[in-house]
Amino acid sequence: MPNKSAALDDVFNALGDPTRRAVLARLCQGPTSVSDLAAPFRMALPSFVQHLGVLEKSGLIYSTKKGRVRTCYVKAQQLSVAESWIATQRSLWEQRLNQFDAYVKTLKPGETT
Amino acid sequence: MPNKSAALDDVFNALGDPTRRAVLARLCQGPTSVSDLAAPFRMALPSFVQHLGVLEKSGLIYSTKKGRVRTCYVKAQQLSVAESWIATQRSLWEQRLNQFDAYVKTLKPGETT
DNA sequence: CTGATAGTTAGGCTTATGCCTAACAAATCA
DNA sequence: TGATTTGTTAGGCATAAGCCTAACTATCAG
Repeated sequence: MPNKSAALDDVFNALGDPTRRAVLARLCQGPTSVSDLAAPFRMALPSFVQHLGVLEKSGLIYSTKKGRVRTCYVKAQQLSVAESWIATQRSLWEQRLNQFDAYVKTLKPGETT
Repeated sequence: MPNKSAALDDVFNALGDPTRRAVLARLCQGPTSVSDLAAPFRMALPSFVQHLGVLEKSGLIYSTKKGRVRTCYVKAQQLSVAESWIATQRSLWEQRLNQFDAYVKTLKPGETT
């Protein structure tokens, strides 16, 4: 059932864009203002802010506004959500591999194929 | 630079859909034919096969056709690609947290606002 | 108060995504 | 051979995604 999770949808979709991954990577180095974040990209500011919106909606970042400056921060827990989904699948797969290995070992040599 | 990776785009986008995650989870249990994979979903077969196309393009799965049956398999290496990108970011972030902690400890008690 | 700076809102355009039906092809079974 | 099963191809439609410009608001510096 955990595959029908809107949270995972949002997180993975957010990660599926190079601009957004770059922003996230940047934010892992420390909090940054919107325009500083935007500077490296040649993209109109409203477009860029849309990416921030996607990241924020996914829970991967959050932001606060003080005066006219909005500062963005990573929220690493949300990264773990994605990471652990993947890890779970990988472990399922490895488990199955091991079962298969075990099964193969029950066969006489040369019996595979 | 690793944030401008088309491979990561494809993998994360593939993971950003519940149908595709479910398929992947299923395949982690073992290889399955297209129609067996499709059975749990009430979706026209061509639509479903499009999802398989996305997964295959991303490298998360591969498939072979024997007779009229196409069998699909996971490719767990590709899962690790995504997993390790995330792990890298997380570790960057934790590193920075530690640096910050260290910095805080250089301050006299009570000096942190 | 004026002008610059930091974001936001509104609206539009183009392409991609996710779904569908209908028709086809190829393998297998009776 | 004729019917069935297992996919595939073609084409269409609606919504979402990603980008843009123009115009606006709010804060801060002088």
